[in-house]
Amino acid sequence: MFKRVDANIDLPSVESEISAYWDKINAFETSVENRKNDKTFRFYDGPPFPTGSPHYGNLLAGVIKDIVPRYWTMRGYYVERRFGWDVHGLPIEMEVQKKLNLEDPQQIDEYGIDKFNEACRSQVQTNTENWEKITRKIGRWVDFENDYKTMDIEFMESVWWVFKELWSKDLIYQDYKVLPYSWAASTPLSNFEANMDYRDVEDPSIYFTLDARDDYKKVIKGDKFLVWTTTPWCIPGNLAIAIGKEIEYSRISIKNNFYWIATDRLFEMSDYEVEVLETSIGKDLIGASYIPAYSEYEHLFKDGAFRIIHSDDTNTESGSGLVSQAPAYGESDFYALKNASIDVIADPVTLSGKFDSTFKELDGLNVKDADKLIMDQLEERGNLFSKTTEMHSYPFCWRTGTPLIYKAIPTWFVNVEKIRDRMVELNQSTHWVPGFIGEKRFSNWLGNARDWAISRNRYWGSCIPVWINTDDPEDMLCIGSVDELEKLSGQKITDLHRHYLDDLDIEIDGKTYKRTSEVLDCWFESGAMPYGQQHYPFENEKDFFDGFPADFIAEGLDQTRGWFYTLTVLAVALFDSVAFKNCITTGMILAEDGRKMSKSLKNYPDPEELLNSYGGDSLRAYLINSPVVRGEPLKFSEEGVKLVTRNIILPLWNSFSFFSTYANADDITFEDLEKASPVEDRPMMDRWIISSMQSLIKTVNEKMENYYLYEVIPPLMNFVDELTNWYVRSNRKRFWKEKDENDIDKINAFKTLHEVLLEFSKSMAPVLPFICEKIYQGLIEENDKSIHYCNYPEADENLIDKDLEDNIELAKKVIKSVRNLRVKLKLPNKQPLNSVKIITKDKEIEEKLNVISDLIKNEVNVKEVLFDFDVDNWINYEFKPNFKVLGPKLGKQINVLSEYLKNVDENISNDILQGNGVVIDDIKVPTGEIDIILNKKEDKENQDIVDDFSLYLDTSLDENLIMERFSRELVSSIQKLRKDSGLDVVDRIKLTITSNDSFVKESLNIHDDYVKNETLAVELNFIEEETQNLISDKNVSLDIKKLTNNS
RNA sequence: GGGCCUAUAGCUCAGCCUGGUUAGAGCGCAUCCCUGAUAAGGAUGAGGUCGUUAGUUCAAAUCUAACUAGGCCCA
Repeated sequence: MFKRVDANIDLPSVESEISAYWDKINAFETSVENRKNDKTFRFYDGPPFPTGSPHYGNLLAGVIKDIVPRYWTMRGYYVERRFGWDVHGLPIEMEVQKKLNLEDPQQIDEYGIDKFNEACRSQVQTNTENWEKITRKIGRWVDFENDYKTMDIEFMESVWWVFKELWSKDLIYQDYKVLPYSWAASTPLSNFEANMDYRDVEDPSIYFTLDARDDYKKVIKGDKFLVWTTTPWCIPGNLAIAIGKEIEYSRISIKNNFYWIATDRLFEMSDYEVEVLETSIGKDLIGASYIPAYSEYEHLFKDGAFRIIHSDDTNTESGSGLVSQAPAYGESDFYALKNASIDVIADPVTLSGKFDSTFKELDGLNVKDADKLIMDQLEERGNLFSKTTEMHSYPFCWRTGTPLIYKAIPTWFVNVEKIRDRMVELNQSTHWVPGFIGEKRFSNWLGNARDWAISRNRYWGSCIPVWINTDDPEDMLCIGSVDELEKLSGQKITDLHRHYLDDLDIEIDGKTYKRTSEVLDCWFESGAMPYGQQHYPFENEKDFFDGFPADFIAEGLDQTRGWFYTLTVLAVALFDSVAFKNCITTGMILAEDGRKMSKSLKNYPDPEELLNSYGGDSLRAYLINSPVVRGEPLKFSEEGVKLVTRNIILPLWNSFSFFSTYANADDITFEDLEKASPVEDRPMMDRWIISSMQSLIKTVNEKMENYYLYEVIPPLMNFVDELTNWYVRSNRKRFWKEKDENDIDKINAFKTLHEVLLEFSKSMAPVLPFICEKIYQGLIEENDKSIHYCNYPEADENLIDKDLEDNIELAKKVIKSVRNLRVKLKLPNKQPLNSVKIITKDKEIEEKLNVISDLIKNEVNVKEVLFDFDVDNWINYEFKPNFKVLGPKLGKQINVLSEYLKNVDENISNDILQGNGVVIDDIKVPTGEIDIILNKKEDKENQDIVDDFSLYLDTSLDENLIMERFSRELVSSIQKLRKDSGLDVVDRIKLTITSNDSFVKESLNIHDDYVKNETLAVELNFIEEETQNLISDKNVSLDIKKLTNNS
């Protein structure tokens, strides 16, 4: 016995009901455990930072990370789904700093690293709750209890193991590197972070001069090198001037001073009276020496400083063609000096971004604040040539919002360049969706990989496990496990965070080793996640190798440089392997206005509220059917969510509620359904919808197996349309037939719909887990089951009948065409017509149409489908070469043929039609290579052309047809009345019709059974009296009365 | 400055890989039809220099190149 469900559905409340049901039967755990002994399908959860609440990007990733594992679980794999949290790093630290009102690292030190780190730890816990709530609402099944956090000691120990592996493979080194540096956070940043906040700002742009120290080739002592910079604060650190060795320079005089400038930049001097005295190619200037603007580093002259050097980065697109080089503050400067074999560095700036005491006048001044003072000082010394300002884009610290500087910092590196060719090579074995991300974007990125700076001068993170001899910095110990540390330190280790290790020294043979103070970049941990989550190699070795590399991961496009990259670097370095075999990359989700979603602009709907009004399935369907799954950006629109609800979810629900309503009204039982005929004996429409269903399953499996999620929804949507608008609609009557002798047809209909709904909800279940579960529960007898325990449907080729599917397509075309004619002729579908005539000579078409003529008759309300073989009375032919076939054969000749075919006489026309083809210029063209286009011979308004045949609608009406139409109008009015009176669809009525119109009376005489049947009228009384009420222009009035079950 | 992606109807996007002569869909708009499963459904119509230019070709939305604009990432 089937329960009747409400046709109106409140999706969010049904979803929370389903959620509760899943909890009750422990559905998620059971669905996983059921497959415990099957093959493993490994999925890695890319850990998010638990800051704030999840945004749509997180939700999207969550949805994909749910659909794919659900699918493979149903396909019979064991798919563990552990949630991951990336809890270390700057985002959490910043949140805590704000909370505790700590502005900079100095204040954190004063506050106490132990208290600070513990505050970070508890902050993590408060943030995670919100995530769990929303994750539940989008229907994502993921294990929060057996999750992993990067701060767990097991995870951190695996990270150490990873580090030590790299160490022993000689892939870790320490060096100065000029890095984006945030003085507010006192830490170097990755380039990735440095790019997170570029802003357009106005900075000084100055030309200053440095005087030649001695005569050198064409340079005369006292000549002024005209140097350009936009960062005056770097001038105290200046150690060289870079020129381009192929660039031509000019020695010019202005007011008795002699300047050197690139010839191409001379126009900059147009305000002055300039005389060019000499020119020199750049390479002849290299080696000239000059006197620095500040004398504090004068002692470095003997080490090679204050010379003209070459740099590849010098150009003449801006500035003067001479560039100030401060190796401590510019990456290109750093390398230019290295290449010139000048091994000196001068860095008068502290880690807080302030000048140290090297320069008395600048002591304690923040670098950006020093710009003006430095320019004044240059002016006093006669070194300033000119100053203006310039707008340019400049990086800011993405957390503190202060400008970044570049600064040479002692840093730990992974030597990625050593393995990058291998990374590119191995990456080719990963299946990327969409393909271009992996083949182009990621591959290029890997190919240009630079060494990876992995240290951070911060607090909340995994420590770099290197202890350094206090007397000999070259003597270092790398620790790879807790055990090792316990043995060497003699201490019990319970935690690996800084506040536990900072004071933990190691003594060996009287030597003292202290840990280097930096922590690891949290991206390093994200890349170590495959090992960390399993505590490999300390535990779970088998489990680890069963699922490495992962079968599947999915994240946003932004992770190309993030997680995808870090996973790849570590997997290639450690195991000479990729880390994942299949990767879905999603595009970015933008606000509806096309801008980034921004909390302050409030330009997008709150995810939780949206889920509360539309439900998780709707959001899932919307996201998965959007360009983001193809790696393109999506402009998120609430309207879109609404649409997808209306177009997919509600129609699906409606077809189920249709089933449940009538199955319930008719007391259909499971035993009844068993009595249905085998599929091959069922009516055509039943076989058709089953065939379509099987074809759909075939397609969906192909797409899902290859992770082409975006090709899954369109065929599913199309099927919902076939089911509701074609199958259910054209078969409705079979369902509400009264229980009687010919029950097998009705049972077949119910059985077919039951089967299709069941299989279809299974194939939809990974995508729309809630509604499909709800439908499934309404279709089965057993208790405590879940659709997500089922095996995913696999196509039964025996049930696929392509010919039948083609026939129905043909029927649809005919039906569409007739409806079209009816609209044009203003003959509503309620008006029955005698016939539609098919005009063709083609026997095949005739046969096909005979098969589907009942469907056509019903749908377009005609009595007969007739044929007319006298095509020439109706049709003119037009001929065109089939360009696709003939083009390559004929080349230019095709135009001759095309012209020729435009005006062929009757004989040739007949030749073509009879299959003899044509001959032109000795070229024989068979009929099969000519496109034949049909046109109406005369402009008959009730004739239409459908592909390669024509049809004609007989629009003549007689009394019978008119009366039949009237009876339909009457039924329609009665149905409306029933609905308005609040009657249930299955209520029986007593019907009273009042009219003194003889037409009405006669119509009813003929069609009374039809009227009674359609309106469930058990009794029909006709009262012959006058009435003013009009139905279809006739005076007639209606009255209905609900009958109780017993009457 | 470099890499990748995108540009087609008022809006959101298919089609492009594999060139073929009438470029599709949904939403919106207008008109109409249908409706006792439907928060629906259907039909018709208006709406396109397929970003620009050049090239390849018998034939270009589709291939090539340059350019323009936007996005993402990198410098």
